[in-house]
Amino acid sequence: MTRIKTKKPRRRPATALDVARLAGISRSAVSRTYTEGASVSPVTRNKVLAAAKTLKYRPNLFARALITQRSNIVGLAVSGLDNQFYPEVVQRFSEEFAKVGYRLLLFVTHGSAGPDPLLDELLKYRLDALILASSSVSSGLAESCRQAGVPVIMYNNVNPRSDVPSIAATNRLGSRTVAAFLVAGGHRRFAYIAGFKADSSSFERERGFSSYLVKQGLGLPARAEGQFSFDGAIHATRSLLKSPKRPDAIFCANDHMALAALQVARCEFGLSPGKDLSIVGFDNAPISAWPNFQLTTYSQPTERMVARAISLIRESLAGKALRGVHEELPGELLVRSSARLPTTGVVRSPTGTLIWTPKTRV
Amino acid sequence: MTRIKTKKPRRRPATALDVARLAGISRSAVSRTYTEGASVSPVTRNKVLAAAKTLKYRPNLFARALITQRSNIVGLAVSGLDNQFYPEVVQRFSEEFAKVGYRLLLFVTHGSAGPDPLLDELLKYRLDALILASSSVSSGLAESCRQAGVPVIMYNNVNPRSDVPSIAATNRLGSRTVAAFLVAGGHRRFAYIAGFKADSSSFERERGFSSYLVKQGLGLPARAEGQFSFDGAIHATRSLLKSPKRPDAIFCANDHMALAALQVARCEFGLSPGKDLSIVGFDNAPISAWPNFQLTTYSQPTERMVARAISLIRESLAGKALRGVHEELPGELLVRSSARLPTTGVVRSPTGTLIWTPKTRV
DNA sequence: TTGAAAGCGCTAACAA
DNA sequence: TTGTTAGCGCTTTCAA
Repeated sequence: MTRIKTKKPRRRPATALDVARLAGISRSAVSRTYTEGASVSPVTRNKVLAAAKTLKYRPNLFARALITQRSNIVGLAVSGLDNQFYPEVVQRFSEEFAKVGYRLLLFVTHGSAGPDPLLDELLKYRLDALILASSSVSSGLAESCRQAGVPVIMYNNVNPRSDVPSIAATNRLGSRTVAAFLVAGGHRRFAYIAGFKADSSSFERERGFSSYLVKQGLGLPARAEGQFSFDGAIHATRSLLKSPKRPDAIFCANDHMALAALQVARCEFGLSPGKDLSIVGFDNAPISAWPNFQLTTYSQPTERMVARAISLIRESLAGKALRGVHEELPGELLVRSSARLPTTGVVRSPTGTLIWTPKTRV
Repeated sequence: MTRIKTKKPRRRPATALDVARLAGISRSAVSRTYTEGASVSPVTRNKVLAAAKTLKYRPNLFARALITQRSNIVGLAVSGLDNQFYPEVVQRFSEEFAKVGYRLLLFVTHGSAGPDPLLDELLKYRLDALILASSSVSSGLAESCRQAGVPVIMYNNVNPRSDVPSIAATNRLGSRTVAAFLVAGGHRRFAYIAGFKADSSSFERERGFSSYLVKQGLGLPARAEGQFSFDGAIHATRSLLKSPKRPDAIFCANDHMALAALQVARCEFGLSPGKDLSIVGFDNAPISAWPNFQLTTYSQPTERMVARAISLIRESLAGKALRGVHEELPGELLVRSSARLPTTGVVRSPTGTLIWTPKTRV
């Protein structure tokens, strides 16, 4: 009895050649049918389509990528999806890129330092572009990619001394606005919960906040570090609220930490945010609008930022140089109930939300 | 004056041939250096590595995929990242797959029905496997992929009549447990907030919950549909709480909706969850453990489910047939403070969390 | 262990 | 408009 090898064949998908044979035309005709703007007669075209349908043919994008030097795949590196702000960013990028024919290859970085194993991985895939929305990624990685010819863009993260282009919110302006808002609200003892020292967003936000307070003669705010993590922010808030000179206003480097602060204040210290204590965040993560939080926060214009990032990438793909582009898009100070309101300056925006604008330039 | 075409050259990355030339050996030798288990002498190997380093060479994975018929890319389709349960799932898949050399290509489906444009997209990339963690995806898509030879697995979603394998939590058992828990806690007027009628998870959870209540002679629970959305759940909860026979216990098809219910009860009706009203969810999304929510919920064993899904996919890739595999992994009823406790049955699990187990089989 | 040669599935230049 | 041909960058026989 003969032994028959039964390794599952996983029959291969139909190729362009298969389709060509069945349709009785050349392989090129098949290719042209699937190439935007190529010249095929309707007759041939229909033959191809019919054959393709019976064979369930779909062009192999990897083979195409090999020759066109375009993979239609964009890499997105994020540092972790537990920060309530990022899922929305990922989703937006995914949806907007899908509209223009790109797919997202996801890289979740582990936040650790050291020689980046991500780099090797990233460059093995011939990504059309790379978005670094990860605070923990070394800007060395970004630079390497750029040098390797992959358009890179830093999102919500800036290294102004680098040639790697970036898109961010108006971190400084936003934080000054927050400071002005809190001052106008009559607060006097300020605190800032930072992310990482090295993170540009955290740093810029702190700078805007502190410098405004100093300029107003209110001195530097108290300070604690929450490492951008929920637990970190919990500890930071505790230490702040336990200090003899308890702050009456806490500004957090992002919503994720502000949400933690809110809960510590409420559940551990029995404080009522917006009355006993004001807490303000930065990002406007979707969850911050939930009834239970009603977090006052400076918003990142995610929709526009994502759109802009995609525009830049497409320009870069079209051959335009992007060196040194550092764009900042303005958000708004969304007034909800986690912080005490100033008597003036609160207006209803066209979309119906309450926002605060300073009467004088901050 | 001659016009010089200035289209940016984007110089191509080094190829294996470049490396071979520099190292003074053949292209095959280069390939072997990067192929697990190929035979290369240490001498050649080092030559290759040195040349590769100076040229910054990295194997082109698309070219490799073309010949090996393995892309090392797995597709992950999710219906939306706003459901607090999914970001963790995505992150886990990303991390666990990364450990075994796979990357995730993300597809965010738009929840709509109709002929799926996703299908065409999906099969153009020669994905090594596809995970459907989207409740809104037609099982027709799954079937098509399977027939196209792509290992597909449905995650948190089951079609028992289909050959497409699935991984899910013990939806029925879990829901019966929830029912038993609420009955033991002395509740009498039950309600269920469903997701979609067509969704298997929602359906199974409803079935488990209802059938237990009926069996105990307590009749069918009140019912509302929240479409798995936050706003939908808000409306559902309102209508339930406004009804003349206000329920004293609401079980929601997932945490996402339970979180909405919690807030409606608290902020709109001034009720204190866990005292005036019990609310229980299903999933154990990370956020459910937050101080502000403390949602009692039946957990999905995400870590094990993801690990199992990956195992199955790897088996399938190794040639094993997976037709008709429908695995269910048990979770636990995590007792927090959003629901009134029975007098018995609450125990501390080895990990320190409180869980409830029925004294008799449910 | 090594190199030559073939070919994965596709597109693009060229000629017809 | 169409087919022929070359080749994208790689792996994998096969012989040496």
